[in-house]
Amino acid sequence: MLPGVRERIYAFISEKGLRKTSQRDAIIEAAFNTSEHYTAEELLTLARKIEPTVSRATVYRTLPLLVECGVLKEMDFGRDHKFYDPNYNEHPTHNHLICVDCNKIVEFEDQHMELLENCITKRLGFSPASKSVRIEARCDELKKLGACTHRKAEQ
Amino acid sequence: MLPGVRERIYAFISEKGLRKTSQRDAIIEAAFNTSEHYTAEELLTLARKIEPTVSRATVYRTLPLLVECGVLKEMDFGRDHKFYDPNYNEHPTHNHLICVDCNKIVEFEDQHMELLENCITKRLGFSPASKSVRIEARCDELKKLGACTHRKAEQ
DNA sequence: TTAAATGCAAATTATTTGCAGAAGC
DNA sequence: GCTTCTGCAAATAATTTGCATTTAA
Repeated sequence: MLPGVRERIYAFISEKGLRKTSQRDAIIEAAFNTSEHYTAEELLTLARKIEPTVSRATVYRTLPLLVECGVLKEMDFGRDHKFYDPNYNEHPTHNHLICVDCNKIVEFEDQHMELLENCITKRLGFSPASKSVRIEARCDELKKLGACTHRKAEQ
Repeated sequence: MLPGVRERIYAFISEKGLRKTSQRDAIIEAAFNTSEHYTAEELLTLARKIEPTVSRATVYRTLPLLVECGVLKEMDFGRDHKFYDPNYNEHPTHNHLICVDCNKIVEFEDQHMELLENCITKRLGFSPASKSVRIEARCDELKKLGACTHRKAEQ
C-alpha cells in the first residue's frame, strides 16, 4: 500500500460520518496490497483471507466509496464485469491498452496522447475533466507464435 | 441505408448458409435507416414498426451477425447496455467522446490520434488491428449554463 | 443510544438459451 | 424434407437492494 492512501481513506471515512469496521479494513487492505487490476469477486476472495466474515454485498458497497474517495479507479472494458485499478494514484493518466486476443490489460502513459486528448476534447466543446483512453489491439506474440505469454486465467 | 450495405449483408447471409426472413429483413432495414447509435431495445422498437412480429430474442440473435458481417460496430461504454453504430462503414476510425454529464456520444476522426495510437500500440508489442479510442469528458455547456442542449432521453 | 454497517436472500436488468412449432430453400 | 429461425419463457450473471440484526461511536 502506498504511503498516504490509508490516511486518505480514513480521513474520507470520518469526514463523511462513516464508520471504521473490520470488514471495511479488510477490503481496504486487500484492495491496496496489490498493484494488479481486480474484479469485485476477486477482491472478495482477497478480503476474506484477511477477514472471513466479509460478504459480497459489503465489497460491492465499499468499492464505490473507494472510487468516490479517489484512491481507486473503476474501469469498464465492456466485459461482463468491471475492473478496479489501485494504481490510479501513481499513474493518474490511466490509459489502457486491452488485447482482444489474450485479455491482457496494459497501462501506459504518453504525453502526446495527453495533449492530443485535450485538444480534441476542447475542439468538440467539452472539458477533459474525466477523460480516459483505451486502445483495443491484438497481441503480436499470438500472431507470431500462435500463443502468447500474456494470457493468464480468464480476465 | 448506404449503397452496398444491403448487398453485403445478403451476400454474407447466403455464404453462411443462413436464411432470409421477414424478421431479419425488418431488423436490417431498421438498423440502417438511421445514422444514430442505438441499443438492442431501441432497435427492437424500430424493427417492430416495420414488422410487428419481431421478437427481442431475434434482435439479440441478429445483432452479432451484423457485427460479424462488418457492417455494424458494437460499442460498450460501460453503461448498462451496449450501443450499435451503423456509421461504421462511413467512418471506420470510430473514435468516440462520451460526456459523463449529458451522456452525449460524439464521433470524431483525427489523423494525429490515428498515428499516435499506432505508435503506442506497436511500442507496447501489439498490433492496432481492432483499436478504438474513447474519451470521457465533461460538457462545457453544462458547466457554463447549468444545463446543456445535448441531453436527450436517457441513453 | 442511535445512526450506520452488515449478511442474507431476493430483486434487478441486459442478454442468452432451450425448446417446440413455423418457415425458408 | 430437412435445417434454420422464430417466439416464448426460463435461465444467466453481475450488481443492487430491502430488511432484520449487529455494531461503532
